[in-house]
Amino acid sequence: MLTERQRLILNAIVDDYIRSAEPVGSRSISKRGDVGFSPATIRNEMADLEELGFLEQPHTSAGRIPSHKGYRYYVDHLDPTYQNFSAELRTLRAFFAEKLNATEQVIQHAAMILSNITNYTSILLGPEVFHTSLRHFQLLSLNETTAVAIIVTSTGQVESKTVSVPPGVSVSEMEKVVNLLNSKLVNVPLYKLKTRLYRELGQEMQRHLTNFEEIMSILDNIFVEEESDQRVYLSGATNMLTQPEFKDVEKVKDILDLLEETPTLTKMMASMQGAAGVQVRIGTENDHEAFANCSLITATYSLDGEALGTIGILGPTRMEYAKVMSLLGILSKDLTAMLSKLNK
Amino acid sequence: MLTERQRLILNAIVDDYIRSAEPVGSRSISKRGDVGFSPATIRNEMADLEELGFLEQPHTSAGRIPSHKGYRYYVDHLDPTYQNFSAELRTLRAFFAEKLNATEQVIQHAAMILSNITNYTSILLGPEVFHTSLRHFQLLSLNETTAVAIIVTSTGQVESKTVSVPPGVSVSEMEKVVNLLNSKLVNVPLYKLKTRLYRELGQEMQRHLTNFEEIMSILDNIFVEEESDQRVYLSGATNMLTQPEFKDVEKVKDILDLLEETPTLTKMMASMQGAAGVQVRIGTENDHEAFANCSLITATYSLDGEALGTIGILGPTRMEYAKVMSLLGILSKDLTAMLSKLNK
DNA sequence: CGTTAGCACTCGACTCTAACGAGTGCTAAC
DNA sequence: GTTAGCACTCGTTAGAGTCGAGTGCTAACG
Repeated sequence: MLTERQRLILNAIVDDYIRSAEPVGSRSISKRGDVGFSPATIRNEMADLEELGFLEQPHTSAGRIPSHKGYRYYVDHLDPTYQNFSAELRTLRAFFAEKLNATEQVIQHAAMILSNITNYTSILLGPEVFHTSLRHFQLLSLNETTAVAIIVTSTGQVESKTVSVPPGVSVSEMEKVVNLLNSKLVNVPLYKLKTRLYRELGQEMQRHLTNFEEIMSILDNIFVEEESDQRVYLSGATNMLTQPEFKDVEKVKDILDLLEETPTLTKMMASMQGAAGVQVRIGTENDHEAFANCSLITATYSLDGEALGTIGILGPTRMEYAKVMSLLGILSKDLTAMLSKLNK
Repeated sequence: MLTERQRLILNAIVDDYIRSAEPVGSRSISKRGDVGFSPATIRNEMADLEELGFLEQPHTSAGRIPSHKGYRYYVDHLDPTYQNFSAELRTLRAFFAEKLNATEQVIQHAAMILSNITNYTSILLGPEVFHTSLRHFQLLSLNETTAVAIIVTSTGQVESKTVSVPPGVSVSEMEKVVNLLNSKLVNVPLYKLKTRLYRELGQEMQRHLTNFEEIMSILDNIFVEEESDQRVYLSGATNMLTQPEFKDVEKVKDILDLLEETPTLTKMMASMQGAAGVQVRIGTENDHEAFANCSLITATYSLDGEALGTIGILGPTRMEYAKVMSLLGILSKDLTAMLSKLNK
């Protein structure tokens, strides 16, 4: 579709613009050395590239900047050879090797490291509770009317929920139920818990219990909410403020607002979890208007072939794709490998 | 120290400036109606107030703005009669009445409501784990080498931690230990756990166990980290961006950076937890430079006379003190009352 | 003597204009 | 096909002028 020379020039422009955040002129491309043509020739090609939709011109007498289509082409034809950032990687690898568990603090800390070494915003989607299975279920009474339910998953994640026990139900009765549940529901995937609860335990429990209805509704309450919460962790949101394209408060406001909206963020990250390898969403490819000038790069790590979580880096559309993509690529593979070693 | 008229004028200036974010002139004060003097008279008083350090002049031909000292005086002499924002309060009260527990989601949601109704940034310091006592302690093995430790406090908070079990230690042995611990340590305040562990259980456990040293170091590891984590929850950080004084990215950057630094934030909030009633830190009274142009208003809620957590609202020094102070005042009392009712 | 009207003065904000220069598109020559 | 040359565009910057909100001071008023 593009000639070799066009490809070369487009590449040079994107590279330059990523560094400088300013429209790139023909002269500066010519002087770079890797495109051995005069400014005039380059200007001609640039005009063509603009007509083809790969470049844009902020105004008549300015240089060119890449369009979304230009970035997309750049990314799709990026040389996938990993750069070496051995220093940063060493930090990260050491960190994960030492404490590979899904405690909140650990994930939060990992997010911080990531945003620090990239200078972008990092978004981590934690291991999905939904698809892990039950390791242990327990109910502890706190006082007459409240109890705390604890669910431990096979991956060691602990979820808890405070529930109020109606006056008619006794704690000892609840405990009877829970003991029954524990033996019957261990190793059932969480997303099947509710249906299992109804189908298999319905009759049996009805025989044992006096306040079947009430207890059932309490349990229902405990399990129903647990389904959807894959949690996101965010770090370096303020790095957005250092980008020159966002020096205007108006423009960052919407982005930061969206970053605060965890449910939306979770959904967005989860939607990228399908495909393998490193995913890139450029500008309007993100289906939120606030991210129209941002790019999101993600990679998914998995255990036994099943996606567990996603690592993401958010930056301006003018972001260092090569660096971030290879970083996330390496990292997700590292994580996957470590997890499988750890769980074998 | 100040004459009645000076007080009146200072008050009017602060009020006006809080609304408009622009230097207040003598004419506009005169026209407000509540200060029945001509601009000239007011100008004279303003000059005096400036000399006394209550007002500042951005430049010679501009109106006056309150200095930190001016805000401080304003706040200290604020009429403490509660305003009524029955609508907002109804939302909040309903919310807390329905789900008064310390689950993360609940606190996070509460923070969101607070930032929404104030249009400032809300900072909540969750119930302090440190001073609650142990309700239940449990260890669950996940596989050969890892186990998850679960600590439930008397307030229903659940803390968990993944630990790796060295090859020499068997899970059954660990469970023996934990059973012993559970019966002996229930109701011990968390901050005493470590010493109790050493003093009372040392000898007894040594008799029961083969790998005393290793097990001890694992337990040590579990309890030591639990001490300090009182958690902060943040919402509406982006509200800072809507304040006209922060329309310049440079100025907000440091503030938002500090807000991302949870440990610092925790410390800051914890340091305000001592005193009773509503606390106000104006500008440089906050001992972080980034908050030099911000004010932090906090109130602490407690149970049985002991401070449990703190609610805070952060805004520009030019913030609606009256509104926020009374809101937090009411809220902290509400919470304290509800908590004591709930735990009796 | 406290208060106020009047007035000259200050100074940031805004507008307008001119000069500048980076960069283009086109044409003609190599 | 490539490049040198050149007229042209247009955003950016700097300087000059104007405006007006607001002040400080002085003198008059009750």
